[in-house]
Amino acid sequence: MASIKDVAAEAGLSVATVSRVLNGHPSVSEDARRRVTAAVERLGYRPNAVARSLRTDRTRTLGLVISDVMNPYFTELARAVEEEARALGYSVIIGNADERPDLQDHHVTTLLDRRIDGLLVSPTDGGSPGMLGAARAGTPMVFVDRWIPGVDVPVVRSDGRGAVRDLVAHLYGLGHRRLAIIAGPAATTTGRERVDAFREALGAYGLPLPEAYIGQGDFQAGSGRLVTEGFLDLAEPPEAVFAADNLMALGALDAIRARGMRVPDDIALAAFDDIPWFVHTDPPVTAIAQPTGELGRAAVRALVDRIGGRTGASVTLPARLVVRRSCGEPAAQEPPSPARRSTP
Amino acid sequence: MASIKDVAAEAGLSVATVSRVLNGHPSVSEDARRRVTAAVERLGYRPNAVARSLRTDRTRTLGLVISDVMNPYFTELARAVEEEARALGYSVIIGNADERPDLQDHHVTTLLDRRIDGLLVSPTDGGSPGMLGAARAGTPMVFVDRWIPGVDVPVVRSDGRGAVRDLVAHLYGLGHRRLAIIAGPAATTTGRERVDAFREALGAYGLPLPEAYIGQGDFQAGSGRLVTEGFLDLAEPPEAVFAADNLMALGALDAIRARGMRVPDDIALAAFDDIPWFVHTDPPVTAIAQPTGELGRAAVRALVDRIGGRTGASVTLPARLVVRRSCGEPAAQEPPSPARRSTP
DNA sequence: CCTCCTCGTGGAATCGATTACACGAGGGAT
DNA sequence: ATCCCTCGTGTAATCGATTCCACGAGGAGG
Repeated sequence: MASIKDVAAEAGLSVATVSRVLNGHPSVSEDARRRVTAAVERLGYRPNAVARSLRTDRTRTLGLVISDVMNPYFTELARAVEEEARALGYSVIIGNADERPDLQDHHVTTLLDRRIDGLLVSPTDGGSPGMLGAARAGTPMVFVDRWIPGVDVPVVRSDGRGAVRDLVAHLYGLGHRRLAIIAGPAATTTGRERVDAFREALGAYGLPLPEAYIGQGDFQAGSGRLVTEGFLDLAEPPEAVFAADNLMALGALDAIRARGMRVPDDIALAAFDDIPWFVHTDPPVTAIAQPTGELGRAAVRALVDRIGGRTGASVTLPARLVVRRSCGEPAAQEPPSPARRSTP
Repeated sequence: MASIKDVAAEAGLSVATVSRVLNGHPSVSEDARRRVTAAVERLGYRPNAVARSLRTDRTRTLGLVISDVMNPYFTELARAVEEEARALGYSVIIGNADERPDLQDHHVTTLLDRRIDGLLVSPTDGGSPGMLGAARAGTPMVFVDRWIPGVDVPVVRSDGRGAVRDLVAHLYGLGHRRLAIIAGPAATTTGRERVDAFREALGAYGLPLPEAYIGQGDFQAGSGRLVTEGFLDLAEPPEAVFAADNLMALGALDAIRARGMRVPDDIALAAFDDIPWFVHTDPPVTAIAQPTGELGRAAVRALVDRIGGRTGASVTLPARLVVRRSCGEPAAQEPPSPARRSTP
């Protein structure tokens, strides 16, 4: 592959001049510029990004470590991140942690070894050594979706509190009183927060959240299935189940179907994170939608700010409830309402 | 960040010796090895992958350019690729082409600039200039899922012909005679092959595939919706629709639901590519499942073979039909069968 | 005792770029 | 005519590793 030396020889100029042309440096004659461009063209020359990075100490690359690529929420996030990064002249390398702290650490170290300019992380746990090290070492870093308390890094996330309140109101309005949640890992902020928000919203209606109605999941479909089976085995099973992410909702659907039960007649279901498939499941699933794309873009902007030496502020965007049929029929058509039954 | 020089100084040895220890070179004294290891530990030193790559001309990185990350099929492929690559000591950088040739070319050139050791591509089109250039320039390369005829590059893919025959047999057995297909872009091999296989299978039953029953899609949900609307507007709409990928099937479902029609009663639906959500859609969708993970792993192995100078053979794995309810009830319970109706 | 290997080590070249510094040519001001 | 700038260019140092080559010490063999 042709190097800058070959171009210099071909153009009859020094490598310094070639480099200047390549980088749009002002003090280059029009003649030299033309000769270099022609030589580049003839040789099909492309600058070696590796060599350039070594010299400039900048790779124009961002690292993104996400918890689980197979989760459509994170895929969408990754896509938005890559788009915004590309618009700002950066590439992104994605590392998939698969909800495993050891894999997360592997990716963080690999990315750091590659000397990426900045790191976007959605931490799987409370803070693996590699990640905390990176944060302390001053690597430009931004947390997205999840974060680690006590670490001084901007956080770009979405606040589901309001939407969870709306969800509980919706469930309450539909007559459900025994509400359960499939929680995410306690080591993650989103794992804890969603439970807290749910409990708080329940409290506003004077409803309890007994321990038996808090199932411990791991954000994967399998755990959603297991936890739901546990709920169904209870002497007094819940009337509604709220899954803290879309994959666990899929697992819950599996478990409910395996029992020959039906949603929402036998049990209501709602999920955190809205995805295109929820429109077409049987029944369509009521979900809390995050502004995923905007989250990804904001995170990249914050990170690039950090890289550029600016502060890079935290961002919190609201999530919103999207009502479908998995919790019961909307009030307008709700047949067993006493008020309506008496009117005709 | 500490460099090899710092380690050498700390250990009281030359950089050459440090490098030898780091790379497990045999002729190093036990004493030197210990001192270097200790110095590395003390300084928290990690070798700079950029510098190493410049010198050795190997990045231990693979590029993967896929057509669309948001498509669960490709996400699963990407995950398998990363896993196998990691097992073999490689990282992978994913480029998402979003079914756009220009984006595909952007990623190919960016990856080449980064001097990746090998390239895995699922081409979006008939061959963009950058990609063909890479192939000609001798970059180790393997096509996965889709390929470009006439280019001398190993192909790892799945053969759907048998499964498509099974599907047509299934549809025929259920009484469907007017069968339509939502095709992928003609520029892709999978776009063409699936139509060909479908037509061939239809022929075996003496069924035609009229032009009006071949809808031109682009592997995205939107096109599935549009094409299906067109089918539904026909004077004689098809009785069954076969979508050439899962996203177009999603779009088809959208369109059918928007008309207030039901699957499979009003129209049957089947898809190429099986995904977890198809179990829970309304109704569960009959699909052709590819051995996606195995495809990804085989592709990586072939590519690494190529990088190591070996041949790296093409691989073709069979797909299989997974019957669910979207084409009609299984024969055992099929109510409107004349044979059964006469018996009671 | 001398020669020849082997072994461990260090010096220095190298990969392909960027960039500080030096230098010569040419133009404007005095 | 002299001086000083500016402009365009080239030389060479540099980034952080790997690796060829040379060298000295020590052991084996003659």
